[in-house]
Amino acid sequence: MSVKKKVIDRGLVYELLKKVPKGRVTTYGALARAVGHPDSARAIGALMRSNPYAPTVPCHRVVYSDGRLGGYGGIKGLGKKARMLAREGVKVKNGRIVNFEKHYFEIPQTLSSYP
DNA sequence: AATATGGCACAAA
DNA sequence: CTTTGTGCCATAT
Repeated sequence: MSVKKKVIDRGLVYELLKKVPKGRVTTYGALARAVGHPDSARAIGALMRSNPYAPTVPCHRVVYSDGRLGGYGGIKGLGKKARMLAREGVKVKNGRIVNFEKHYFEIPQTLSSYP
C-alpha cells in the first residue's frame, strides 16, 4: 500500500472542522482521526494554535475529549470560547461543556483514505 | 539541526 | 473525582 504522507494535511483538517455544524463541538482526537492521524490529536491543536484561517475555521468548536474546553490562547481565551459556544447553543459550565455527548459531533471519516 | 513548548489523549494509582 | 506519567505530532526560536 502506498503510504506516503506522514504529516497532517492542514487544509483537510480545516475543511473537516468547517464541516462541523453550529451548536455542535468536536474533539482534537476526533479531528485527528478524521484526517487519518489517530495519534495526532496534539498536532491538531498545534494547527489551531497557528490558526492561519482565523474566523474561517471554528477552532472554538474543538474541545478536549473529556468534554472540557481545552485551550484557546490561554485561560483568558477560554472565557471567550465558552461564550461563543454558549451563544451557539453549547452550554458551558465551569469550564466544562454541559451534555457534552449531546453536542458532540463526530466527523465523518469518509476522507480518511485521502491520498 | 536541535530543544523547548503546547489549544491532547489515555491508563494507572 | 484528581493527580501522575507516557506517547505523539507540529510550530517557534
